[in-house]
Amino acid sequence: MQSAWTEPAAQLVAEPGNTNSTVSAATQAGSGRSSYVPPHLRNKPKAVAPIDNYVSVAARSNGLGDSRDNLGSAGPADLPTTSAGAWGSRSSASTGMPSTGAWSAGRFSAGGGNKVVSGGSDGWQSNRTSSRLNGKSTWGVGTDVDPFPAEEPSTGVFDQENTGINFDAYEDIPVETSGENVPPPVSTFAEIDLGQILNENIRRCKYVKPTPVQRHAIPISLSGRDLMACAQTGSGKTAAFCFPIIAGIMRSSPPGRPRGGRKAFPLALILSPTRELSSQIHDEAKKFSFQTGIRVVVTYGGAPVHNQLRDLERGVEILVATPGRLVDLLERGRISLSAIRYLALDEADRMLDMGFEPQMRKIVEQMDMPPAGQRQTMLFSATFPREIQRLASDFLGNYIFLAVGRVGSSTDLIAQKIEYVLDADKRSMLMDLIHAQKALGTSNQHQLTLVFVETKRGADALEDWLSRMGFPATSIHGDRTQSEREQALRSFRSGQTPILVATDVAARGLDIPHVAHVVNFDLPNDIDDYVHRIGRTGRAGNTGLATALFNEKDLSLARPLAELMQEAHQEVPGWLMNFASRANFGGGGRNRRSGGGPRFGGRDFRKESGRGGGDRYSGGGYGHANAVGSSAWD
DNA sequence: AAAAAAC
Repeated sequence: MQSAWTEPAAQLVAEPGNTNSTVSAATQAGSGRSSYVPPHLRNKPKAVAPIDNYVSVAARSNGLGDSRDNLGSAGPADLPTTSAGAWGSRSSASTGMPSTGAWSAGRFSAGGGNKVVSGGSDGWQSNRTSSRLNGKSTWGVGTDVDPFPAEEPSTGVFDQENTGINFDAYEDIPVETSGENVPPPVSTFAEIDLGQILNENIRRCKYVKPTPVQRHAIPISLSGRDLMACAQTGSGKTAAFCFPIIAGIMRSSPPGRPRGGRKAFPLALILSPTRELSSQIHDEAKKFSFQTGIRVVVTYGGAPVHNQLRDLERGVEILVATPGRLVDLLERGRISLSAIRYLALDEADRMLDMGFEPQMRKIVEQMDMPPAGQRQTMLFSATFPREIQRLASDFLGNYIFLAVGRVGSSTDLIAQKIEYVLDADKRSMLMDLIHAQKALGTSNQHQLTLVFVETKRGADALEDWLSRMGFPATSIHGDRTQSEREQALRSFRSGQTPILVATDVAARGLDIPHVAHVVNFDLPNDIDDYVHRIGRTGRAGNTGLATALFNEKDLSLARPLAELMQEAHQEVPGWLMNFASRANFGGGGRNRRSGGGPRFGGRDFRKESGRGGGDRYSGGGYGHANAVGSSAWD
């Protein structure tokens, strides 16, 4: 029934009858926040009982397995636990790194200071550093070099702080799993045998304790199961799918030689919807793969293909990509997917929506990738609309659905404000907001403001206006060149231009530390997009502010927005409630609810599809969810 | 209607 994670010994026994479980961490932990003791400090001596399925499987693998004493000894003692003072100590200390041209960066060269988009995977962990490219090297004292030179260990590599993580904020979030024989969650990394080298990298990264999504998703993935996971970005998704992939590759076969020839045969494929996000995932995966011999390569459009081809020729085990360039390289015959054993889709609901679905079907179903069942497929997103879940099941075998309550988004951690503003008054309102934000900022930390607009034109226009008004602003959107995009991101991260005007290209997944304020200058049409946008602040358990400018044009968003804000214990102005009730009668539109409403990141659509076959959505049993004239047809 | 994603 429930899957407790309090007692490792108990939880490691598989429960054959376990098909559904809805659990609350708070209930399970049975401990209030005041008395909270991090799991890694609880049963420290005997951290791992050797009765774990996964342990035994891995232990007989290839000698990489026995990590127990490793983690035990390396463990908590020498790791800083949650320390307060989030940003303070790492604020400035620019080491004026030689700024290479945008393109020389990262993924094209094995060494060298690079990484256009660095930062952390999903923010949760300690990787909340500023971009190394912008000169704010926070990797260690005076470390400007690539954190992952091909072979040589760099002492500064992992010397970042594990700060700013509000663990308590993660202790009472609800978790829901469904599917057959759900492997029980773990409480500590020590309980999972990820292999010695990976454990060492985890230690270097100073990840003291798995996040909720990691606690659940990693055991599931390690057991070989397909997975659909709903968890807010900022909760450690990237590591959740990277660790099992890396561990799986290492335990099955030593990282292979390049197979000669020009065609690459990756073993794992990680897809994401934007170039910057793929770049960020690549950076993370490289850290986790440090000294494993596993080669991580990223390919995406807008960048010279030559360098990417060269990287591929050198061999690749884990390929990170955006769909367009991948299709291109597949058609050129430079990549084969026949060896794929792991497929991970980040922001999976976006990857499967109308814009991406044809490409996704081509990659997954029409090239040479092994079919579902013969590969392991993992889908991750903060939002999972029902119709997308239905579509996604085409890509999955008998999968487990996992939903972890939204963290860092529609929680108390993000203060959500909403202002009624006519279009004509939006700019002056924005100016007021920026001034107010500036007043809040302290001298030694930058206060970044991320402004979302609806169109690329609008982004250009607003950037231009802000600049003319004397505000240090830049912009990122799909009409800018890739080097301009990355330059803009660097400039924003570094605080050089603390205002970034963005389209939805920046809405998902990007981990940008210090974003204090997200302004929805234009609101999106879809509440899920709103969720992703405001998730750019309040990351890793820190607080953030999100302000939305609302007017009649946003009528269709009124109701889902009001519901979301209520769920997040935000004050909902009366006028918005009025709009919401108006929208109820036809103003509505295409606001598909993420299955299950905001309380959970989502809900397994398999539980609700009790109706006739082929239905586009199952309206029944959803309470308010479908109230907004939700034609699932969009 | 818009945005993203190959050349």
